[in-house]
Amino acid sequence: MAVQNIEITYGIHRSPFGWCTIGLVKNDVCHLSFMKTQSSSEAVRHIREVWPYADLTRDNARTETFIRKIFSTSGKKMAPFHLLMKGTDFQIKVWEALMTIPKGETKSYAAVAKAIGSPKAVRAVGSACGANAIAYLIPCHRVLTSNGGIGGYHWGIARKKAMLTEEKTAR
DNA sequence: AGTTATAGACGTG
DNA sequence: CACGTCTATAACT
Repeated sequence: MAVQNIEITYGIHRSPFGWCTIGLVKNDVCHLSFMKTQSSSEAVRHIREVWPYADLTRDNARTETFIRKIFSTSGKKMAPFHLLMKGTDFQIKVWEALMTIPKGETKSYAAVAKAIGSPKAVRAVGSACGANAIAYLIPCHRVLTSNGGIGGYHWGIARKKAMLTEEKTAR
């Protein structure tokens, strides 16, 4: 119960990769997922998967600022967003490791595993990535299999490729 | 050489 | 206990 009334402001926007839902807690991004359509119900459901007891408020005007900064590939590098991550210690470590990957670059799951001190926990790394609630900001799409294969992607292989292509060509 | 099969390794629900 | 964005190795074509 009453865990606590986390207030989440969310909004739905168009992104280069389809409709996306963004969730904010004060000024921190706590959620970012992609959808096929502009469905607020689906957006809310995504957020609730991670923040069941949150108090959700729709405010596109506010979230738009963030969206613009996030997808502003025009020149300046992505700003170091302050993210509110909910997860286990292991997951946090993985996510932090992922965020050190430069734009346009890719890394293998093995490399990430090694970076966090568990060279053999590649599968676990994969799980952690799949469990992240903040797509894109946590560059899980920049992680490929060792031989350069795409591997898989929670939100679809196609979207993953699109992101990589986008980042590579935009540089 | 490229492709599929198998087994091993690790954290989470 | 099964599963997840894996990887290395062996067996085949």
